[in-house]
Amino acid sequence: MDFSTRLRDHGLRVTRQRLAVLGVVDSHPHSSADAVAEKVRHELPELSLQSVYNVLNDLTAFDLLRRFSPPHSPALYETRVGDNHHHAVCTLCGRVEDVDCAVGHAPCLTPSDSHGMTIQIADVLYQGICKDCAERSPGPAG
Amino acid sequence: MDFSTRLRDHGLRVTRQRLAVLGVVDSHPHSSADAVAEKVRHELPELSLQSVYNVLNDLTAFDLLRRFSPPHSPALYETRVGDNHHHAVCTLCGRVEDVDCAVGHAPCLTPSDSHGMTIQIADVLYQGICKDCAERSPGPAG
DNA sequence: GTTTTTGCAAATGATTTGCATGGAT
DNA sequence: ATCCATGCAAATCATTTGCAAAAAC
Repeated sequence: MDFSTRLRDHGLRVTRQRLAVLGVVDSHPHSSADAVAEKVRHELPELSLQSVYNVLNDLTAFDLLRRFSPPHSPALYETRVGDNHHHAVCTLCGRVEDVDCAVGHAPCLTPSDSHGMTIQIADVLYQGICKDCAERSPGPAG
Repeated sequence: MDFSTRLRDHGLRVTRQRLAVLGVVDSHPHSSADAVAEKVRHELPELSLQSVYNVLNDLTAFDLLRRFSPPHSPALYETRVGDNHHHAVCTLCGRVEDVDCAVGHAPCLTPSDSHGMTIQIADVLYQGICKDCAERSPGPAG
């Protein structure tokens, strides 16, 4: 389904700005607001950073985008929504990869004890060292 | 093990400020830097917010504290480190509870595909509605 | 034509940095 | 005595808010 249709289906108006932001986030998943603003500028030089924030907020609120916040970095956005995928962040270079959870389908959505809370979302953030960084800076074994 | 010993064991000096911050975070888990500064003021009126940040950063860097960042709120701190427990945040009132993962022991530490990354930490953040908020604002069924 | 969205500037909130003073070992 | 930690102010970074002008329906 194309972005225009998805916007309309959610009751949002179709604007050049929203389409441009969606396009950028789609082709550059895990982009920050800053990065989106930078890339979108090639297409729409007039679009300010603040407007990018507004658009990202609207699109996130209506589930056309997903937002997540790795520690010590600004919020990142992606168009892959609706599935329950997680993220792995390299603690050295900040690189982000999508990962699916190991055990069957979304096991983490069922905590053993949630103190009476009705759980709706489980955001899982893996942290580790990516292959490139591991090669560059050798670990304890050499 | 008491806080002084743990500080020394990690090569950190034992100061009144660090002990006070550790004490506050221990008795008020899931506190923000602001909240810590406020509470620590009863004991050490001189300790500024910036110093609280410094202390929290040092203690977090040396694993005497654990930090996590729920969406749309400042970072929160707790003294419960070393186990792999997770958090459930109420999206309405912001209340935070500790939860253990459902499936055996720390299943989420083994993602199915990590793109070559060596995973060290899995931070899991559940989001939902807590009991009190559910009673206050009735859901779709009435 | 009406309502939503944009664009910009200014405000806010969270956190970090730099450096002189003070305190721990 | 030495080196680390604190205290404070100023700086920085991420993000939100308010309102007039422009665009979508």
